[in-house]
Amino acid sequence: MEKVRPHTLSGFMELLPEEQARFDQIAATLRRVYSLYGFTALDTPLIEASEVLLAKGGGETEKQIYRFTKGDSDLSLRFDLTVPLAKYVAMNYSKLTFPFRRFQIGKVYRGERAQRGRFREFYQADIDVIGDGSLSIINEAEIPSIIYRAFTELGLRNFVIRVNNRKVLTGFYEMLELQDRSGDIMRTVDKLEKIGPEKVEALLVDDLGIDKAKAREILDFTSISGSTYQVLALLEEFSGRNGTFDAGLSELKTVTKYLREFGVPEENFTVDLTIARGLDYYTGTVYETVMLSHPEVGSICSGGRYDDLAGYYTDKKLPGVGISIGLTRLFFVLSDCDMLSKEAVSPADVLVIPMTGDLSHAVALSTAIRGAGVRAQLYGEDKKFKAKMTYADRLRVPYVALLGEDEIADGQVSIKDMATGAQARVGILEAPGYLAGELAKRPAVQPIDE
RNA sequence: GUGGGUGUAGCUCAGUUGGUUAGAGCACCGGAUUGUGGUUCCGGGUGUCGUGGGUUCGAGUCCCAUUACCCACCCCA
Repeated sequence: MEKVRPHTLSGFMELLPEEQARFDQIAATLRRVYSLYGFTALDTPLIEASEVLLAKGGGETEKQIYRFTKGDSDLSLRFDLTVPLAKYVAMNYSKLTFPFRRFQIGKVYRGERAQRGRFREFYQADIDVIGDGSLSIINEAEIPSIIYRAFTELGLRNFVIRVNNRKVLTGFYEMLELQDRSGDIMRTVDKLEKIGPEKVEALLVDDLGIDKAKAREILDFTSISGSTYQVLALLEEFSGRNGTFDAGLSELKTVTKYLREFGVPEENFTVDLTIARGLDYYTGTVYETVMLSHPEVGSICSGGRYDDLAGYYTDKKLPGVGISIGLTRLFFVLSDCDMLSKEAVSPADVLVIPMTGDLSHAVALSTAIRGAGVRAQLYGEDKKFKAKMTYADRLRVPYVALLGEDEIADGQVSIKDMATGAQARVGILEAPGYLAGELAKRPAVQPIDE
């Protein structure tokens, strides 16, 4: 019979069991950290009505969204987790308690061409805080501090959370009377790091038709860099000329101040005037996080403040701030540069290997071992002994419990430590406690690092 | 959507100016060893050379088309 070639679509990631276990460890760490800050878990549908997801209309979303019809329904796969959140909050407004803090780890879909570190199906791990009518700026500092903590707990050190404020940028462009072009300009300036100032200037002048003098000013402005104190001091020189700018600068000062107080070290955050990306619903503070050792992969975490995201669904004013870790991309980078934990992962702590035809003793032993909280797997296949041991070895199971005729006759079981090869005969009733004790002695795992 | 590159074994790849039966390493399977894995030794090739067409006495090799993947742009986690 003609066989279908098994294949996975480009841009979709599929992992082997061991990789999947490491991926799940990372996701579990994120869940734990998010919970630690009082965020509640949320799950929303992968598929939504197109009119809901595309309420904003136009732009890249429309071009990249996976959209299809089923019967008369016009459906789409979610493109991020923020828009579904906005819908959810608008819909459940009366039942939620504000400020509403939720985290969500889920797959999202974008129909763009896949590339290194860019996927069509990928996980995002989001946290957002939504206020009712108003939302304190403290959240704009706390959210990135949670990201700092999450990355730190994953063992990462060499990353920087770049912070900017859209009001600072739009205020500046208003000073130059270029406010109508601010979107285009921001996108162009965003390329600074990639293509350099000369090319950016050329693009501004040639493609966007901006005066040479103004293009120069834009470049001078966006190339302001240095320590947070220095950047803020230099920005101060522009204050007093534009209300939006002044508001943005004030926010930037507050956010960086609290970021420090939340314990984020200076080397892990910076004010960067070139970043402005992300969906265009951001209205104030914006973030973008890069790994310094692998900037070419791009941002692994970004987000910001949005004042009116739920505006498409309700008249209620629901301002929010949120951030999204590109979990799949993060995992890809860690995996690609061999930065994943080297800790052996195995699906079980003990493999119970019966060597007699009657499996009753093995069943009882497996159950007893699990009763002691030790992960046990029963190997019940009728294979050669060698094959059973090979199986244990492949699974990287630390212990094997052998139950042969001799052991059963003596009411004992042979426990083999797979790493050392050492083997001990233990009374069958003592085996669960013995295994639990041996496993407890094992050293704790080291964190991954750069 | 635009531009470029690559398709040979499960994986990474070699394959001469076009020449007879397409190779290597790793992986895998079997045995040495039916109560001891990971090491060692012995044995085994598991293939529609992406697909379709063309040129030729002859195509893995040259040409065209197509398709898949990769890279870059756009955009973005």
